[in-house]
Amino acid sequence: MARSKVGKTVDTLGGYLHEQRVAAKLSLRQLAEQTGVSNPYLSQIERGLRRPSAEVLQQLAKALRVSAETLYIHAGILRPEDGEVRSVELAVLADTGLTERQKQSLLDVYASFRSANGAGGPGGEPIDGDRGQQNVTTIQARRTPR
Amino acid sequence: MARSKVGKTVDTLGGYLHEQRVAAKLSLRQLAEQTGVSNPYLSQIERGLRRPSAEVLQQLAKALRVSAETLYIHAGILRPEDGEVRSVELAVLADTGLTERQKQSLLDVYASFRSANGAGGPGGEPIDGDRGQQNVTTIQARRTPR
DNA sequence: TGCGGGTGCTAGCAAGAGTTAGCACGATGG
DNA sequence: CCATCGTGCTAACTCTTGCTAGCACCCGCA
Repeated sequence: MARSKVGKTVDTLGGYLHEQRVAAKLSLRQLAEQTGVSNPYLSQIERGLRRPSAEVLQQLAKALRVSAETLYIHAGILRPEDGEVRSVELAVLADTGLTERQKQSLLDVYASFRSANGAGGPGGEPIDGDRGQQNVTTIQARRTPR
Repeated sequence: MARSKVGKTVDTLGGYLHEQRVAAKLSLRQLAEQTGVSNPYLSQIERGLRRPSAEVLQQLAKALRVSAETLYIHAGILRPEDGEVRSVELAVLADTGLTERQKQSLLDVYASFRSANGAGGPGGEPIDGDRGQQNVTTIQARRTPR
């Protein structure tokens, strides 16, 4: 997103990653090896000089044995509560016993059911609506000059 | 990783996003406005020419009313089973936005899909590999190119 | 018919993500 | 004492993200 300059979030992410790494008794190079990321880059991430991409975070999560969601949250990419309620969509997408086309139709049916119900319920729902305002702290980047 | 040459995954993400956008009856510029992302960039994303960052995905998810995780999965950034194994049945049953009858029919469809496939394992399989050629249906066919 | 506004798209630039090479320091141990 | 290995870090580069400008097309309206 737009040259967003966050700052804090990155720091804390770096700190968190550093903690996890030393806790796992890994050197930068070892972790680099496991994640497939270069060690100088990891170093920069830990010191908050760089914002790792989602892929890198994903690898880091795997190597450090923490959940990817956790890292995303630390990175400010994901808001905490989003994690809990998500739902049928994910389960369907995750299901390897279905073809993509089947998934799609299943989700279509699902969506139509929900909208037919007036879709008020907390169950899952187009998550978010606009709950986005609060706590935007991290993601930010509104600024639209135009 | 890094310099990863994904490709396929990106395509399908673009297709999915395009679907969602037209389904929401939004133009590129409207969506751009809502997400804070430029419209040319959105265009490129939809056509699979660019891989949006997690932040952008996040904004897109918000504007299109789909869960961020869902997009991550489509983008191939997050692979579903990395978390817990989520079962479709459980998710459906837990969904308070559906009536019991709807749940039942949804699960019927689900079951028939799976058995039609000879459905191998329950919910866990390497996924990864082929998630590629799903229904690309809609995408093409708008105006004449150039 | 020509103008304004809507659509999506291309071109080209700026900044950032992530790379390889290589440095400085501290432990080893020959 | 010097060689070597391991640690984290800097420097300089490349490729990608995401931007602004601006084009080509289609429509409605005067």
